[in-house]
Amino acid sequence: MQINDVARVTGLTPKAIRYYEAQSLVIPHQRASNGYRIYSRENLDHLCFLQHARAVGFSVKESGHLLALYADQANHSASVKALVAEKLSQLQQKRKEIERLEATLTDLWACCDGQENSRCAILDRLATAGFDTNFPRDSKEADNV
Amino acid sequence: MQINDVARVTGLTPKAIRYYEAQSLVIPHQRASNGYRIYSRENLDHLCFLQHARAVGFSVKESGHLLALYADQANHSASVKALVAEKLSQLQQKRKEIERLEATLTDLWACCDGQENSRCAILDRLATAGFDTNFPRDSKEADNV
DNA sequence: CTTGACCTTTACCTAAGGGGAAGGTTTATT
DNA sequence: AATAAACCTTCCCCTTAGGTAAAGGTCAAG
Repeated sequence: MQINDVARVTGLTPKAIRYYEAQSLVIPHQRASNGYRIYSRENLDHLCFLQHARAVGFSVKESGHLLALYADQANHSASVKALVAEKLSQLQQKRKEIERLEATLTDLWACCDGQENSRCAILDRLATAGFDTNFPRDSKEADNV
Repeated sequence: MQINDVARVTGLTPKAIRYYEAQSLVIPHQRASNGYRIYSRENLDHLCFLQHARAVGFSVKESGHLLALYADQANHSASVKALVAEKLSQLQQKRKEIERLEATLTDLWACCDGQENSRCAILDRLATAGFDTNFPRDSKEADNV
């Protein structure tokens, strides 16, 4: 199987497949005499694994780590479950941050009437939000202002 | 005011301030004879604006766009409000995607008992999820596998 | 024999700076 | 005076996860 076929089957792009190879995650089983990459069924299996791990939110490096645990014959239930739990906690944190931004932006959105007849309140609030204008007016380097 | 003072007041890093300058967003009012950047009160105001725009989720480019509207004397309420609405919609989309990942990962997390005594179900599900194993077993290039 | 569809490597691009090198100023201390 | 601390400058490489060419080799079909 050469790279385009693997791409079609796995849903990855050839570039992504080469990238995972550059990261030493999936090395093609062999090279044809013309230099073309040739993939084994195991290669394909591993690339699918990576695709799925990426699809549920793991980074490439993390996916590679999971792949190593998968390829290893030993049992790694605890480590894997811990990785999933950590990723879940990261996602929760990300979601909370997004919710915070949503709340702030909704607030900002509401404070401007959207009519072109007055100074936009959003801009003014972005300019002043929580900033006390303690510019050094009388300091010794005032002439450098 | 030189760059470190501005950094302290705005909460930005000197590196970020130089970066915004490289993006032509805030050019220091003048340079001292030794080449040091000297910032005016307007510079400071604009850097604060950028900091706040960044803090509510806008990219640097978007923040620069908003800053241009802010610095312009004309009224831009409608455009600004539209930009905020678009950013809100992007955030909603991002949040929905995160919620989807959270659901999937919660599912995965639950399917493994976390004991080291059995093959991890998470790994197995990552390996097979939705993938029909149609590897070309009898195709003409089967010897290349 | 040439066209089109493959494949290869190389290198530059993205966002938003972080980290550090190499070097020039000024200030404070010895 | 000499030197060290604390500034400042520019320049370059690093990060994610590949995308997008460029330049060139290979292969099957018309």
